[in-house]
Amino acid sequence: MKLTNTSEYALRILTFMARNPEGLFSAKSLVEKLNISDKYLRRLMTDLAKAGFIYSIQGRDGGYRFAKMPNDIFLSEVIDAVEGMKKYTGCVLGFEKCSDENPCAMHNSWVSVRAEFVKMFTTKTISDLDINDVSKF
Amino acid sequence: MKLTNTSEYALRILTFMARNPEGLFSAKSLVEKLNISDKYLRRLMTDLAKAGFIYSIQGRDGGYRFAKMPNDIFLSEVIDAVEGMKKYTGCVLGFEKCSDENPCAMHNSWVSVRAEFVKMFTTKTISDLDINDVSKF
DNA sequence: TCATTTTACTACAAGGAGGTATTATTTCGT
DNA sequence: ACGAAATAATACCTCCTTGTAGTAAAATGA
Repeated sequence: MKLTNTSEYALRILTFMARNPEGLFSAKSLVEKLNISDKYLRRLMTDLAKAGFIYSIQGRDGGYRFAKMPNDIFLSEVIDAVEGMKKYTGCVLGFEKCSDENPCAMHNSWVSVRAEFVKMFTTKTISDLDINDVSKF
Repeated sequence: MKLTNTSEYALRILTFMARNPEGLFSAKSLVEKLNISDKYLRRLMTDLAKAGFIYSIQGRDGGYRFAKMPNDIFLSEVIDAVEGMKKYTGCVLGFEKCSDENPCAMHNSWVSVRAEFVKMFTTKTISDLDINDVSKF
């Protein structure tokens, strides 16, 4: 019941950048502000760029900039890009044949909990996250 | 949003044994009925025995038997024994300093989802799981 | 007692997540 | 053109989960 570190990092980075949605952020400046290791952050930035949330500007004075405005980036999209939301949708007891038609004993309560969980990420965008939260670590 | 395979296995084993709460089950017979690898199941049985849910009888005609009746074994206890429930209780965005007093932007919705999730495991016992579910894989 | 059946223990290996090191590539300022 | 500053790519490395292999130890039935 926890996102991976990778997803947490991705959301943290984008939320931080959303403080200045038009700004240009170097990997170095992000590493200094956020609590993420240098090389791992750089790898993540490449993933986020490939997913179309940001684009990179190489060379001197380069960095990263939003390719899509933060109020148009749903949290579920970010999670999908770096780890996938699918893993959060199976039977809680791991039964392959569990379904609405053939439910396990926890299916009904699980379906409603899961729906609320998924809704948290499919209805909120980066802009909905508090830009001050990134200092909470 | 998924238990580990290990927890799923542990719940599956105990639920299967609950079909006959007084019965003696050899590791071999459990491996044949459940979809768990032989050596891994045997290791898990040792963990479940150490946790006090079952006890083992070594030697010829040995096996495992409940040490505690299945209606007295809460699912959260089983998860605690093999992987720990703690990992399911932190801030969903990974902020260390997130709390009721200093909540992140997702804190409130997260707290209610998490409470329902935890309740699923702290209020149900092995007896509440459908003994027929173990064939759902 | 002894062979057989069964659990217990230790070590090892594959795979993914997280993290690090090194080298390439791009671009701007001079 | 060249050097500095920045991202990109590649290849490792470590840890945890999951699973496997081999050996040791225990206990019963004959």
